[in-house]
Amino acid sequence: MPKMQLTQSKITDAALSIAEQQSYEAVTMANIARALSIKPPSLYNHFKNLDEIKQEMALIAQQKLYEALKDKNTLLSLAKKYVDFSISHPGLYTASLRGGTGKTGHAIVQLFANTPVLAGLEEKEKIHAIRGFRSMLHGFIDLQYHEGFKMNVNLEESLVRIVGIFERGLRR
Amino acid sequence: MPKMQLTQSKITDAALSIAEQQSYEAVTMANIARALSIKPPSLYNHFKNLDEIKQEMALIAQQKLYEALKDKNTLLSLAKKYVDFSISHPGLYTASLRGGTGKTGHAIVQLFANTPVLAGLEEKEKIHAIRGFRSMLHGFIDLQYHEGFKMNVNLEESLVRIVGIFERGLRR
DNA sequence: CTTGTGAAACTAATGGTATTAGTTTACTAT
DNA sequence: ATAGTAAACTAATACCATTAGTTTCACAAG
Repeated sequence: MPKMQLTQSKITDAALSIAEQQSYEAVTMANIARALSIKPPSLYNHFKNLDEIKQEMALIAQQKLYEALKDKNTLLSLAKKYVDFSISHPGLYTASLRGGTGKTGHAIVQLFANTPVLAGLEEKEKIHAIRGFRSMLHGFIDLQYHEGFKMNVNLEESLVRIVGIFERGLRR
Repeated sequence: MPKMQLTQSKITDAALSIAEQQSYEAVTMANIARALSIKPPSLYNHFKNLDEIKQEMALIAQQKLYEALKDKNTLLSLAKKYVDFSISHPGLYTASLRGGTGKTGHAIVQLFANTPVLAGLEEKEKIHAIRGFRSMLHGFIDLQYHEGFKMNVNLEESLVRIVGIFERGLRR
C-alpha cells in the first residue's frame, strides 16, 4: 500500500540482478515483482510488458560489456575478455544479445575495428572481418552453452589458437 | 478411446513437423498432442518429459543436417550448405543444437576434418581449427537470429570472405 | 485544512505452459 | 471368458504473462 516510489531503473536493476545471480531464464514478471516486494501487475504501470524490460536490460548489459572491453586493443585481448565476461556473467551476456546494435553496440564494434590488424583494412573488408570475428567469438561461447566442446583439449588454448588463425588469415 | 498405436517415432515426427512448419518454440506438449489428436498427458506414456522429446529431435535433426552436408568436401561448400540449412530449416537447426555431440555429431565433425585444408594438420591443431570453424558458422547464424547484421554489406559475400580468411590463416 | 484527481499500487480473472495422480478403456494372452 | 497391462483419459497443481477493474495514497488547488 505505500507508494514505494518504484521507477523504471529500479525494475531493470532488479531484473539484471536476477539475471546475474540466478539466470536469464529466471527473469520473469513474478520474480522481478518478488524482488521488489510488489505484485506482478504493478510492473505494467512502468513497462509495457516483459519484452520491454528485457530490451532495457540489453542496453545496460551492453554498456557493462563495453566497460569490460574498452581498454583492450588487440584481437586476442578483446577475445579473451569477451569470453571471460560471458563466463563470469552468463545472465548479463545473454541479456546483451537481445538488443539490436545501438549506440553501445556500435562502440563495441569500434573496439574491434581499431585493432592493429583490422585498422588498416579497406572499409568493406573490415566489415566482413569484424563480422567473422564476432561470429567466431559468439559461436565459441554459444556452442559451449549448448553442447560444450567436451573434448580433451583445453578451451583457453583453443581460443588463442583460433584467434591466431584468424589474425594470420587477415595479414595476407 | 481407440488405441491409435502411438509410438515414440510418431511423436518425434509430429514434433519435428511442428518445428519445421511453425518454429522450435512452438514445440510444446499441447501442440504435439493436438497434432496427434490426443491429450497432452498421453505423451508421458512414451516419453519422460518434453526435454526427452527434444533430445530425440536433436538426434534426428543432426542426421538431416549430416545428410545435407555429406557430399561436400571443402570448407567453403560445407559452410555454404550449413548456413543454407539453418536458413531453410530454422526449426530443425535449432533442434539440432540441443543434443550433445553423439555419433552423428562426430560424423559431422569428420566432414570438416576430411577437408583438404584441415586433413594435413597435426591432431591437436585440427581440433582447434574445427572448433574455431564451427564456432564461426554457428555464431554467424545465431547473431543473425538475434540482431541480424543489418548493415549494407551482403551476407553471402561476408560468408565467402570470412571462410577465406580462415582458410588463409590455416595454410600458414 | 479539506477535497479531488491521477499515479501507482492492488485483487481477481483469463489463458497459456509442463507435469502428476488417479481412473478407465481396450487390446492381448492365458 | 477373463485377467492383466499398456495407453488412453480427466482432473488437478503450479508455474508463466497479461488485462480489467478497483482501491489507496500523495500531492496540489481551492
